Amino acid sequence: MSKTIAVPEGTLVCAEFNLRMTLESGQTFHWTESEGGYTGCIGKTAVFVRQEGDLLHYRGITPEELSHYFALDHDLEAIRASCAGHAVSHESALACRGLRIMRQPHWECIATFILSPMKQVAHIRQMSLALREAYGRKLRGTSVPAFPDPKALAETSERDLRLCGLGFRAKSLLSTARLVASGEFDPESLITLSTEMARKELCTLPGIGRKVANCILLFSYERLEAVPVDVWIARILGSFRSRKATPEQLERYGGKLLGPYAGYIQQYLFHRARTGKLDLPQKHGRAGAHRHSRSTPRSRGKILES
DNA sequence: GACCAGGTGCCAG
DNA sequence: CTGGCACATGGT
Repeated sequence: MSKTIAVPEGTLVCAEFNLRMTLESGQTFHWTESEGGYTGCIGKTAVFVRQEGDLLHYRGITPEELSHYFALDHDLEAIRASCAGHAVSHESALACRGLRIMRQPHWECIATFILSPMKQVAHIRQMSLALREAYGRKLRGTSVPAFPDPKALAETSERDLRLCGLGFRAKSLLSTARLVASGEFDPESLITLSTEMARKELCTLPGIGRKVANCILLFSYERLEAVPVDVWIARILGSFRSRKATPEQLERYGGKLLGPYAGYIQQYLFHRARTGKLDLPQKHGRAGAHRHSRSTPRSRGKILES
């Protein structure tokens, strides 16, 4: 339990920050609720955070590190303004006020998004926690172990990893862990590259295609223009157009439509869609209601036209 | 049971 | 270049 973080609690004033929405928006996967807040790790530090209005109470970390991790310095007002010309996006941005794109540790982000293909957020979370329990260092002071180092995973086998429920992702994660552990791939080396070059490098890793690479760039390398096109974003962006488009076309289209912070805006749209607040064509019926009323065509596509 | 999930890689035409 | 398919697992 986090109560074992035997350090005096610090307090930080924050503006435009929603801890819950940020931690549950599908960018990080290990924070668990406790004592009215959340316990988790930031790198190899056990942390407890609790929000009370504009106050952030925390244990186990410095306020500077906490601000950096949660990107409290991002100018959300400017980011919202950047999509003011697009109604659906702007509305989503307002509804997601306080949701921030965090600065996550590189390896942890690379590894968890290798787990993401064809999995719901809740499942990624399960796999991520299973890996931590099985191979992560137990930090004093929290119930959540640190994410295992590349080396720790490199020493496992594909069969070991499948026991954590990874399925076909086990092979990709193992191979990538070995490439990183051996130094053949250095996540730090991407920092100085252009987004395009960094993406190209990421895509050389097994299990990482364009979508996963964009998630990593957005959530860990602060490339706020990167647009991961998953099934949700494809539906949303697709509904803005009339013709079919490839994921890469949709990505380009999204970049133009959503502006210099396209990745940020994408996250707002994703969050709204995933929580059932966007009227999308034919997802699996989540908007509650009609169990078997086949006679409500509801507007097909076009959740916006301009 | 069918269907779906923050896709990727590979192979045929 | 495009379309189709296998790949594992867990929840509705």
